[in-house]
Amino acid sequence: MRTLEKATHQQTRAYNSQLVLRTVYDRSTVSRSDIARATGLTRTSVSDLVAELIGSGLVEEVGRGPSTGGKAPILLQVAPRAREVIGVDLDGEAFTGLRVDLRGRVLHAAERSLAGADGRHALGLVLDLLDELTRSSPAPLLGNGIGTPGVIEATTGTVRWAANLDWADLPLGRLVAERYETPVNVGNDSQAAALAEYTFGAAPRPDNLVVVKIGQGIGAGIILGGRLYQGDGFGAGEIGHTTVVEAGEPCRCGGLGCLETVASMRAIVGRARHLAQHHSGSALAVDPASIDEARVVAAFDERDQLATMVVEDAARQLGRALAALVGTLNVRQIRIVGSITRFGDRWLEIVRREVREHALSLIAGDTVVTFGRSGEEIVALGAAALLMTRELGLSLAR
Amino acid sequence: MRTLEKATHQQTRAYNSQLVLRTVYDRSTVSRSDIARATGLTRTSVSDLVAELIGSGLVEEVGRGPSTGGKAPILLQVAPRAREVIGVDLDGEAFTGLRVDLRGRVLHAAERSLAGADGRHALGLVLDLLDELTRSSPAPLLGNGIGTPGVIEATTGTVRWAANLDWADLPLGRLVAERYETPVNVGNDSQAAALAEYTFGAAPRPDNLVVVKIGQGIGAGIILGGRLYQGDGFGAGEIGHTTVVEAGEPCRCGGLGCLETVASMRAIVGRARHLAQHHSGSALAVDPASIDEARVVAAFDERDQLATMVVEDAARQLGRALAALVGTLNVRQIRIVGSITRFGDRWLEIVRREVREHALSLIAGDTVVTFGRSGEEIVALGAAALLMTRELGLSLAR
DNA sequence: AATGCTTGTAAAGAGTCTTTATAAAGTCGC
DNA sequence: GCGACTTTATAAAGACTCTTTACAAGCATT
Repeated sequence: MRTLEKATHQQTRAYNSQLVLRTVYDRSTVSRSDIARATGLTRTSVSDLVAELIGSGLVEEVGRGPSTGGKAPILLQVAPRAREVIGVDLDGEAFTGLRVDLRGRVLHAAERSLAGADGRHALGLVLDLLDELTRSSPAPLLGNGIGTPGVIEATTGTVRWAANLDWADLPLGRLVAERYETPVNVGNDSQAAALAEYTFGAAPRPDNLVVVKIGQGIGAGIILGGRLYQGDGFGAGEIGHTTVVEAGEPCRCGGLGCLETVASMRAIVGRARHLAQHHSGSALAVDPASIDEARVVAAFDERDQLATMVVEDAARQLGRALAALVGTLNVRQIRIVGSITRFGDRWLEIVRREVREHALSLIAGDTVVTFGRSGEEIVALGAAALLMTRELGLSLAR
Repeated sequence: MRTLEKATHQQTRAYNSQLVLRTVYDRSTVSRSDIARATGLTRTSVSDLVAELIGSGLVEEVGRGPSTGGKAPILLQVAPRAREVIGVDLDGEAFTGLRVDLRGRVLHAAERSLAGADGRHALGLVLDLLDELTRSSPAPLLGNGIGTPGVIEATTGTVRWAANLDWADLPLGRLVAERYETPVNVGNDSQAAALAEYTFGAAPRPDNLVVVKIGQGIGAGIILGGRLYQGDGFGAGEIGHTTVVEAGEPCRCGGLGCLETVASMRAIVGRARHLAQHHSGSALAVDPASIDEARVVAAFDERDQLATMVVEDAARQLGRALAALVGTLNVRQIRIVGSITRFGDRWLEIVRREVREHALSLIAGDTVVTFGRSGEEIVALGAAALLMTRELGLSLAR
């Protein structure tokens, strides 16, 4: 049940302040007059709001711009080092953490290898990682953002379920908040990736965006109307655990035949290992234990028949799942991130074709499926973006 | 690209005015003081806003309530006959239209049989139907709401594609607006049904709600955060045309093996007709031409083996599609409307089971799949609700 | 009847946006 | 180079709308 709140002057002010900040952020450098034109606010109001933002250190003046027939404008920008944010990615194999500025530029990076640590030990590693990143920061720290696979209760920062870490109902957000006494935001890794793509990706930003992250697992982050949509139980985008094969292979979620078991990087490598034994002609006909991501990617690039079959089959399954998603949400922009992108355009073309062929053509015809910004750090960046969004209202609508 | 707008005092006022109106609407009768408590606004502000609403005729005083130890409150209600709205449903076989009050109570109903009319003739029928409904109205008419299958461009009221009517890019909204000089809203039928369910359904309203309408076709209306979500091309919820069977039967959308071709009422009847010829033992082993909806429903209720097989198979396919939807959106409330509900709880139980088994249990466990409010008029009601929402802001959040 | 509580309104105050006016700093034409 | 015009930025006054404070009306309890 949603509770509706009254509108107040303070909200109006806060909203317009965010609007101005976001305008400065989006356009890199602008004058007060530019902001007034872009937002529809009067120059007077903009001046007032900008003064406040300068006072808080978030915005700064950076010289004069060229005149267009009158007084030369004073250019403004978001002070890049005004605030710093820590973002960490609790991926299955290693925890990576970044300290970034408000533009998402990495100021410090750190990593902790998980190496089979159990749940309790893993928590220690997270805190250790945060310690290092916090210590290294001389600037005002806005807070800590954490992205992790699994279902997260975003309001309290509780990890309801994380397959790779063996965590269940862990109040991670509370623990971190108490330790560092700064705002904390815990979110799902795919959702974080979506926000990174949205926040640090190229302008103009679309209304709606779905980012599908495919590596060991499969998950999506859904941005609707400029906001991260999390669903009633914060589990929106968990497309990896929809059954796509009847009585298929067991999945780490406990189900059978989930999309993850056929279309994830883990599934592809597993399937290649399994089938290679019976395909003497393939480049993958080697010791199964030696078959890994890189090897399958290489074989696929060399157009090895077995690799092609396995990878293309995975692409087809994914494409069908995305077709369902496109039909449901009619989202024009879909971006794929994660290690699966290593299979490149040949893989992507198959996904695109399947989406086209399996969704209503009127809808699928408008849909653009592309690779998103690459980079291992996308989840950590997104976790930072999530926090920035919450604390500053950067990049997202009210 | 979303354009962000500034916040103004007028918006604050308009929002609070809607908030008050909605509060009165939701609680049937309330005092100004009640509203102040419910909204957080001061009694002074509420008095002011209520005076305005009374001035516009939307709200009226209806005597005094019981005292709780002080002055007895003056009770307010939304003046039921303050405005009337016309809603029509351009269903494949007959057009039905309603004139309703702000509570969704039907004041006048009318119908036009399509009976094989072509696209141009069909448009004439719509206008004729609207003529009758408009003429019959003595009260101020808020506008016309139209719900139709297909993909609708809601901003302009243009029907981009409607399979049953053979319409493509028809500017229906403009035509109707010019003729009656009142606001018009054209929307997809499933989306309208969702809004009817949300607006006229029992309070408290959930944050998110998906209404799946299954009759001749299959479509969903998606309400997220209290608002109808329509997607980038207004086609959100078109789940009926996602491929679920490879190289399946042709669909009226031009595709093959769409969900509609296996799980809709049309598909069930068609399949029963087809299979009945080879099942001499079945209650459906009659002249195929005589097999219709009622007959299949009756056979299913009698636990006829053939009917059971066909209907259960359809339920399973639907359940899997809904599992994908649940996994994607993590929506807790799913309501099913349309003629398919005639198959009752036996059908529903299978759908529920498939949803549970084919989506991540952590998410599916919270999901409640039920039948929505029954009634043929749900689309017409929803079309009216869509208009009310647009014009008065009733029932929906900003 | 006195007291106290709740409801509703009126008057004054406060926050924030807009309008109008003005100063500063530039371009352009002559 | 100078005046006219533009554009930018700020200041002062005005307008809108919410809140605070005060008060009258109406009802219950004692």
